[in-house]
Amino acid sequence: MNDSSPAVIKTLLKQVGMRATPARIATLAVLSQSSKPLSHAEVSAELKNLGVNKTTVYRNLNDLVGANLLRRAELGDHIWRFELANHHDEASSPHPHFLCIDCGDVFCIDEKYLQTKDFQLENKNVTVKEILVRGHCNDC
Amino acid sequence: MNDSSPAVIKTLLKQVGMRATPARIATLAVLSQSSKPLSHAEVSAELKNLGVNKTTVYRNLNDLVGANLLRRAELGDHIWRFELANHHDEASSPHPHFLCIDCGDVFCIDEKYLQTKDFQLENKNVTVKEILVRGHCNDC
DNA sequence: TACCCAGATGCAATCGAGTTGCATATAGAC
DNA sequence: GTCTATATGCAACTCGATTGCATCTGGGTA
Repeated sequence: MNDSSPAVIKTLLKQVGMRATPARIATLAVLSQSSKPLSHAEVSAELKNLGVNKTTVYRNLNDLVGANLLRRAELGDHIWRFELANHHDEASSPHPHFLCIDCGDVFCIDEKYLQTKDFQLENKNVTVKEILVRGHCNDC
Repeated sequence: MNDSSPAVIKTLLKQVGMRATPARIATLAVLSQSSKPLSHAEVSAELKNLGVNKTTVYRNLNDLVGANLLRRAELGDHIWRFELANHHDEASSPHPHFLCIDCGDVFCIDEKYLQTKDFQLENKNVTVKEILVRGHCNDC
């Protein structure tokens, strides 16, 4: 989903059987315009001027994960972060993230840098769900 | 550290410049006898009959991580888990770990499978400290 | 177009992992 | 044995996340 127009988002929501409410449309719009996974607090801040309650944001984020429109990532700092489920190719090949230990900034790492194919070949039944790289970013 | 005798643990603590208190000795003993990472609550429960306060357990676990005697792992449920960190040489190049979401089992991934060199070249000032792969292991 | 109700929202209370401040206790150096 | 930096216990606190409940509304139906 690169098209973040309300109409497209509305259609998406209906496809998964969820009501197309302003809060949900705005939530998906914010996430579709972000280059990195956002925490609940970050999404909530974006939606504050719309008067959306933080509880609603929590519930919508979790519901959207349940509907497979979003993916929830735990990046090692005990804060859930959310991103569009098809942000990277569906097929769900594991999805590397970089997390800055200092500023908490997060960005996605191109898969070409970190592939687990060979690793999985040698450890046959291992299923990789997430790859996380932690360290210090350019600004820290 | 497979020898969990108080004497050995005492020596270890002194080596890293920490006082060998009953709470710390018991903490390390409990973790050395566990086959998988334990949460603070689990360690705390084990030490309850010794009258050790939960705050002390938190502080000791974190201090022991700081002294590189323990490693802290996030298994995806927002609970820190701790395990002995004996089989790794710290400070060296970041070593990838695999973490089973289900059983909490942890094992090392040969660096040849996951290298961050190219990634770091393109993102010049990025310093990688830790690589974590999460998923389901062979047994789960 | 008006009506209706299951589902969505707002608000406040609550939970629980983890942290902090401070007074007291103690490991271990002397 | 004495002394002091360090460790501990207790209570209050932080903050991400959840829950209960009254109210509102999207969108299907008549």
